[in-house]
Amino acid sequence: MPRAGLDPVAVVTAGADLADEVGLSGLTMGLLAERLGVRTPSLYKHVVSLDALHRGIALLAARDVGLVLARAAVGKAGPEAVRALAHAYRHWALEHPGRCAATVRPPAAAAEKAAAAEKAAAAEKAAAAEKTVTAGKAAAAAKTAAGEKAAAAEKAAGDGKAAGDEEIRTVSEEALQVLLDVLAGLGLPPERIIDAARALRAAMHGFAGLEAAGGFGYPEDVDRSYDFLIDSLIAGFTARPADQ
Amino acid sequence: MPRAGLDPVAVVTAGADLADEVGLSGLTMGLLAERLGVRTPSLYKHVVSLDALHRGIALLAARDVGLVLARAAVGKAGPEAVRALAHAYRHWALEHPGRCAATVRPPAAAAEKAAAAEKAAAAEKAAAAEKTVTAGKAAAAAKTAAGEKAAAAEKAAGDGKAAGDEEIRTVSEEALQVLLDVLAGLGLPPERIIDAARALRAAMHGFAGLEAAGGFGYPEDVDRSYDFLIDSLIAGFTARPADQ
DNA sequence: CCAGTTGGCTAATTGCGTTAGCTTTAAGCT
DNA sequence: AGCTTAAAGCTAACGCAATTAGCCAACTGG
Repeated sequence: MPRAGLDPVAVVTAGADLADEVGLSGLTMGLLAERLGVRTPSLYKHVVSLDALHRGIALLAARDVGLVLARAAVGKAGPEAVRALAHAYRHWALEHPGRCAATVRPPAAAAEKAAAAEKAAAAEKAAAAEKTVTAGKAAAAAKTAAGEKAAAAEKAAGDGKAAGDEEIRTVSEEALQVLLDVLAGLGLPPERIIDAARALRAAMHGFAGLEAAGGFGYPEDVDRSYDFLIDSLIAGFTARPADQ
Repeated sequence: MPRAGLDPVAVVTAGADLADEVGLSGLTMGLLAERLGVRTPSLYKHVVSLDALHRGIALLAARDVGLVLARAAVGKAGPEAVRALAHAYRHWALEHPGRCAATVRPPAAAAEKAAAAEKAAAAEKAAAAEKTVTAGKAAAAAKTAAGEKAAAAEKAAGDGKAAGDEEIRTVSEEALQVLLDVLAGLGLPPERIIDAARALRAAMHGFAGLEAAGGFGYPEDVDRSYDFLIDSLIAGFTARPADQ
């Protein structure tokens, strides 16, 4: 009986793939173990808990989106870049519903342990606010994202609580940076770029979520509706750059 | 030992409230039973399963949003009505995260039974497409929504499978109608109103989802970002009504 | 007052996450 | 090569949540 040769990264990756197939809520330790040709408890040698597995998938997914978005925007600028990015995101989300669902993590199940969350929440976001970057260098984010995946993934999946979340925050930041870079090319006032990034993210995420859940009646015109959403947003962004 | 005097509606309502407190995934039969002063198995006298409970909550929630949106738009028209509606939705979503989460149901867990879903998916949405309604009569939807809640809620929670989903579809349709009515006041070409409704819904839902999940760094400027999103969308809608 | 339905209870089953403790593999080290 | 040791698998077992079966008491309508 030779060993299966598993490691945290392999487990998390297989978990992500499985989640894409059966849905994140359908991802079960037993199912994943079976997929990997191993008995359920063996997984705990690589992943500390199901929640940690989710965290690992979230980290993987955050890196994925960052890369996908960056690639999509390469060589483009302005509205065209935004459209390409939005298209790429939707494509990725539909292709990877499990990973996509993993990227949005409920705030610790809305119970106790509010203490640990407070301290970290306020500071780590300030960095992104000032980076009034210039467009076009989206590829830079991709390089960073392609780096040492293994170490971080192990950390996210292996650590008990906050360490993985911190890592996810960082990687998500990098993905957000791609949005900021691209939106900077629209000529928005600097203090509005963050708002625009949130708006675009919310729009893309919301649309993908509704679409994945079958929230739209007939599927034939969904493409057009998505284009309409993105185009409207772009037009709205650029129409009144100095509003309010 | 007097009886607890429960009925399906009471159970579903309590379930919705509990879900708002502990999150939809934190809603458990045992917890709900405890809340209602009853032992777990007793709940099954009123609700056929946990999934059916979720369905019942979804129905309740769909009715809630419809009502909330309709109320918000009363007496307003044009961009102002859209803003009011969007504000009301966000408020409701933050106030009722459990109900909100329940409104978006995964497509039968992405496994088997694809057969039953096919037949119903294509037809029942056609009705909404033609209703090129005039704005202002939003209150009409509210009346309908306020009607026989009890019967429908019981059906949704009590029935085994599809009957509840059908009911939900209908009620969601009514809520959507409010969106359509309000958006009709923006002067969009009729064939774009559906697209706009989807866009607005996706934007609101996505923003609320990210916000509830703590997806934004510092919470202080989130209000402004939301306004920016909605205003951009409105501006985009009206800026190029005959686009493409 | 009685019969029947109904709502609630206890007991028991199943599936899943997780822990404990044993065993063997596969590296190293000498 | 032989020995040691940490890691990776395995089996057994616990706890919790969903669900079912079957019993009994409490309202309901006559």
